[in-house]
Amino acid sequence: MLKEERHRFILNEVGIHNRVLLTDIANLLDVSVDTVRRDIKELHNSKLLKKVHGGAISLGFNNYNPIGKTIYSLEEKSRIAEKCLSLIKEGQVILLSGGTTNLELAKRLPSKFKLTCFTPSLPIAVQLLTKSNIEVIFIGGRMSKDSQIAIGGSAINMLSEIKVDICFLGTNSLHPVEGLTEFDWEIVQMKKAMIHSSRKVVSPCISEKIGSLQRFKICDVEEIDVLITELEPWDVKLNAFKNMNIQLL
Amino acid sequence: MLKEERHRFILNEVGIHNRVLLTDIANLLDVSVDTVRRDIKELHNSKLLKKVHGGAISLGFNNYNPIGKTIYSLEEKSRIAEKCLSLIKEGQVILLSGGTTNLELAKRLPSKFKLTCFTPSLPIAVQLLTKSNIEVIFIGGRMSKDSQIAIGGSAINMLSEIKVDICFLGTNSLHPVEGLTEFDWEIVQMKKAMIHSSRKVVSPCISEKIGSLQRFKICDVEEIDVLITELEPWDVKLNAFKNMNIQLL
DNA sequence: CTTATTACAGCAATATATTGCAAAAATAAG
DNA sequence: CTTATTTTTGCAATATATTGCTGTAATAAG
Repeated sequence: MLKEERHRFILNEVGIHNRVLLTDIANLLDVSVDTVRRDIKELHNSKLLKKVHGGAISLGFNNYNPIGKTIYSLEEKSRIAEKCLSLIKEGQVILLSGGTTNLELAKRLPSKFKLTCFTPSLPIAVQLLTKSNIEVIFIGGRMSKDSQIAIGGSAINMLSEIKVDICFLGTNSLHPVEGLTEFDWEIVQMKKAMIHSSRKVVSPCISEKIGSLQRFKICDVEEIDVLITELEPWDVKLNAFKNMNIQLL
Repeated sequence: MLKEERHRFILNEVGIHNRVLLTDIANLLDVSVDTVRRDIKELHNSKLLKKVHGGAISLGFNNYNPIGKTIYSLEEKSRIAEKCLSLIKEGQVILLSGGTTNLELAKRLPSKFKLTCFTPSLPIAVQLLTKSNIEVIFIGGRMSKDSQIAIGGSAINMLSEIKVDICFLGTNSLHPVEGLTEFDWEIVQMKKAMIHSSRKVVSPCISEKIGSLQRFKICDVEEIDVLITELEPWDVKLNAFKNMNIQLL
């Protein structure tokens, strides 16, 4: 294994988990701890991660994500992202809306997977461009400073011209009766357009968001094909969805 | 076996596996490792792959951080960016093509300045979104992994619908007779569209790029309104442009 | 304080890089 | 076609880099 490969592996791990242990990496790559330590030292000197006692942690964290917001519920987002991955087949065309859960998914898409990804999200596009076999198409438009996604007429226009296999629709509020809702009207318009452009709509949703309600409505629950939470599908919290026409994952 | 054939073989292997070992290639092609090493050195110098200890690795999928991407000529780019700034008036609508010089310009745009900025460049958009008073509109489309800008039909389409006050057109090759040229045909199409969408075209150009020539033509020198280099306007290197209808800055 | 883990420096074995050189191959010139 | 020149290639000698291991120092944790 080339040194450069180890470096990339480590950076990738740090990117996903925000931290790594020397011993874990050494086991995974089947090299000595010293080698990993020296690798991490180099990466530290190149300011690509921060070397700490016992391993390394990510510098980034606050780069693209609104500072402070994260870390909490990162576990859950990871679990959800992993489940999302299982729905994607090589060669498909997918659409990723914004949101941190989808960003986690983007990080985890394997480089060697051949995929076409549409997205209006800047941080997600940045992630995807590091993956060699993924074709990235940015849905352009006026950029929202908060959410870092493109919104407005031209974005919606561009969406109207595509039809993808799966849309992963970041979900902030999911109410069993009222459906999907949003705080921002512009984003509602985007999400409506995304649903319209997709054969299959997947809603990755942290369970704590279930039952919450915002000002504007995106769609009814029934328009979602798959609901993915960090819970097991038989969890009582998901009871409300069990006799609906939705796949729980 | 011809050198060119080996080069193609190596690039192909790197394309498929993202990495190669010197010894593997030497065995497969039945030449000495020295030969392969020299081949890889050449390909490295042509920036077609990255030579590492023991082999070579793909460039494509490493972009975790644009750090290390030539710091050389940053002085000049800064000077140029400062000059560009002087052309921008509050309230204007501007268009920034890709390129590191324009990225420097984007970094320097003052936050309190009210501006509308169009750009097809991912890193530039990321920069601009940190500025509170700048409205950012991303020209979406298929993303080029190399240049990190949107290219192709939908990007050009979106450009066709706008008319901005000033376009800052990153310039890699400026020849007094042959005009502006580019290596990549897709980018040529983008730049043509950008010129067409702008009332005023400014060409920020490191002086060492003056006189160079690439495969595809963007436009004649006369279509540029302002040429900005790091040199003083009376520098002899700019003589060729002095009786043209161009403002030198 | 004590213990367990991790960091670091130095060393040796191995792998890779570099250099100069000569033979072979390709190219240019007559 | 022949000869001279340049480029390419493989080889050998030497230099450098990488890696895992050792023993010892530093650090974290109870």
